[in-house]
Amino acid sequence: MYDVHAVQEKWLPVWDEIAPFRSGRPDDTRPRKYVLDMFPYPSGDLHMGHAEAYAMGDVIARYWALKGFNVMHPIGWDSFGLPAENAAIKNNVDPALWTDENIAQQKASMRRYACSFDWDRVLQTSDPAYYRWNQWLFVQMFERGLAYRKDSAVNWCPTCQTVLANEQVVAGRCERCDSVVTKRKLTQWYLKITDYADRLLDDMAQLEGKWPEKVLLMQRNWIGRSTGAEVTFAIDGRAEPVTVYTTRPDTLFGATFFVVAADSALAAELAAGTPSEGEFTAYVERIKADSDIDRLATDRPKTGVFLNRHAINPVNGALIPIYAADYVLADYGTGAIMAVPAHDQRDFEFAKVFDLPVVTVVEPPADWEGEAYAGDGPAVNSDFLNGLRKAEAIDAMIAWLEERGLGKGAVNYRLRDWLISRQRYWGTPIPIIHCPSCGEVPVPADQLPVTLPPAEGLDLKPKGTSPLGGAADWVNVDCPRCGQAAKRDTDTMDTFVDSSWYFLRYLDPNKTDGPFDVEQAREWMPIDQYVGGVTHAILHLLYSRFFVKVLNDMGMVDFNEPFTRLLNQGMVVMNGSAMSKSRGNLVRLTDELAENGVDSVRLTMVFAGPPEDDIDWADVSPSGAKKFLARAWRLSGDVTSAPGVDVTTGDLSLRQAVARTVDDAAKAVESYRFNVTVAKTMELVNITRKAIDSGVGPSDPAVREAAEAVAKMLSLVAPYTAEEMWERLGHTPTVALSGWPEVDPALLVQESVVCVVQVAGKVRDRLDVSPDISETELRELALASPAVTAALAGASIRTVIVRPPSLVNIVPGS
RNA sequence: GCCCCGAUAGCCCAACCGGCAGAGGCAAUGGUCUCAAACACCAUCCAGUGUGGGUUCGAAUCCCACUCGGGGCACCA
Repeated sequence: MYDVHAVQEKWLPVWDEIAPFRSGRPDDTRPRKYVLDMFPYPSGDLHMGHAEAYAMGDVIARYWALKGFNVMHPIGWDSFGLPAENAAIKNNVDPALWTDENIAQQKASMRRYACSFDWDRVLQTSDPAYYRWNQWLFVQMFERGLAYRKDSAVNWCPTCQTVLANEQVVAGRCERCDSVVTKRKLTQWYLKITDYADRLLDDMAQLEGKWPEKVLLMQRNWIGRSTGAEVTFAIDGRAEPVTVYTTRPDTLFGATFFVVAADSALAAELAAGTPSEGEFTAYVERIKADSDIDRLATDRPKTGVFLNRHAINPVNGALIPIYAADYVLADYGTGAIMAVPAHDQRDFEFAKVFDLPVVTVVEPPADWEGEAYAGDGPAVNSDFLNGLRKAEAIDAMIAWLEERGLGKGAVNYRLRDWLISRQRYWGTPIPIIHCPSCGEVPVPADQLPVTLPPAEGLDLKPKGTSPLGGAADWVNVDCPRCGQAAKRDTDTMDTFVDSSWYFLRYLDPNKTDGPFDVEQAREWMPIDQYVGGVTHAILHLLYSRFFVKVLNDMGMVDFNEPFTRLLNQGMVVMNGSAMSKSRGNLVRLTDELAENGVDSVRLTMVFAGPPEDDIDWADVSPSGAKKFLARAWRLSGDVTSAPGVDVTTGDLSLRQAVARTVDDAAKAVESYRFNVTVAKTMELVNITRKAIDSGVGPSDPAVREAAEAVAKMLSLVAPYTAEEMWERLGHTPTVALSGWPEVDPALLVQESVVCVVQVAGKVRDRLDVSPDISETELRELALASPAVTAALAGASIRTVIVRPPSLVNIVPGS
């Protein structure tokens, strides 16, 4: 009887002793592979989601290790962040303590889960030895003009009393407390990711076919490059003209009004002193109270205020009214637009509300029905553009504007700079000192890290400003430049900064004279395989790509993209929906492990379907997995030949089956079809069982070859069972490094294949033919078949399609 | 509203370039073993690929339209 729990207890200490997955020993000559799982957040013990992710990553890491690679497969903890801080407030404990306890628990669970991690390369981002280098990198960016402070409207949670990152705002609400998020004007630190917009977009060409298409698409949309033109409009009664951005300069003759973002400085300036000022001020107040929820409402009517001012359309000199409205965004383009209601739906809706003229300047097709026509067509009512199609008209207009100095071709991005300030305690302090004379002064490198002041004695409760402000001894310092009294910046960094370069730190996690080892980076990077959830499709992956490009510019790395291949595993759900306590459909990993054992859970995860798909735990069968493992294990006890027996003397057809299933399994791993790998392993188990019971018998050397292949294949998903089999087969640990089963290519060649003969697409006969039969030979053979003659029933033959060696289709005349 | 992905047996899933729809599993049924059962082993059962059209000698696979499900973005001018 196969006792899963006893086997687990047996092998854990053995593996600790051997440390089979220690990577990068100096004398190791194997070729390198860097396989990385996204590091976890230490919020409690591992759950089903971790179990799936690490099972998938392990298949890849263990496969390459078996294939003879020096695989680096490290793990660490993304250990700064709100959950620790909130738990600290709730339970009145130090977030550091809470974090370290959870890390210890997760680490123990990972070890038991038999992840092939290199335990000599662990890190945690809340360690000053780690975040010191966040600070160092921040200062580097500051000195290169890539980190800067600006005053801007940011997401604000009135309950948590902090700014929120875009990703923490879900459908207009705070993901943590569900409060409706508002906007607040604050001076915050930003990283200038927009400087890299083009490279972030263009370098994606390298990732094509290696990252999920979906992720590439999401990144492209997020960056949102658009091309068009900037056009300068003179403003009646204002010395300075105003520039707008448009993707449709060809429709300039149809611009019948002008809109500025109501919350922009320009709107306030234009409204000042006009009869509209009162109305404008009231409007701005009103929209400030509007939340993202309101903005998300579909077919929300357009609102705005006429400012009693006019702009001059540069192409025809027409005076057009200026409105302030909230449908124009202050932080995209120039915060002002020319409105062309005939060809932009939003402008059309606004024109309808305010009864503004609509001038068609692109002829829609005769059968077109709708309000604003955005498609292609000949220009009309447009003077020198008349008759030109859209693309030509855009070029012509840009040329016309450039000649007169009224505008130019321009590019815009949806991507905004990355706001990294957080008014929270449990994060990396921003290493800046504010000096009344010198301004923003970076903390000198030799004074890093700026460590967090002890949590004890600080009020961590959210109150709108950073808790660090309460640590007077910590805040008050001398300016490193001029020596006079100055204050530290009290905000901490977004934890996405921590995760933007951690993969480089693994190369030498204890390095003290730099963030990472530049030489090691040359050897190991970029990462061959990154594995993680699709929830990070945009932010984490985009930020990491950005950091690597900055590091490339700094000359610290010689590559542009950190993650060569990316696999997004799905989620584990229960009865069709995400697991949650409130829904009452939570499946506890510890329960599953206790019930069925580690191997069964891992096998269930991997076998459930393609790795990218969600697993519905209600649809799968861990107990079935357990049965299969016992069935595989039994094989190892049935083999009676000695280890090392010459397998080439074994039964040929069994050896062919082994070769075929091993080969199929390898191909399946390399194309991420891990469920198919498991299916092929099961197939081989069935074949071997049959060979032992009713075939060549347990003593045939091919049976040993088959059982050993099963152990190796199984080691990708079920390391305990595989190790136990390996031992019962007479070997010493560890199967994980025993090498992928060798396949003699000669065994993959079949001496005969079944050729299907169809008449009018219907199968009428099957022929055993040589795999390299010629087309003419096969045609004759097929035509000679009595079944074919019968099916034709005397009808004439129109064509014969011959696809040697697998198919012949005879098409009769009609 | 726009964009992307998916739909194959009762269920989860396979099927390389278009070429016999079935590799694997769950469930079910029957049998062997057993005093009986569990386990194990053996065997059987089951769909013509969401719907409608098209291309082709031939379509799960390619094209068009639609239905359902999932996801992303959401006033980005």
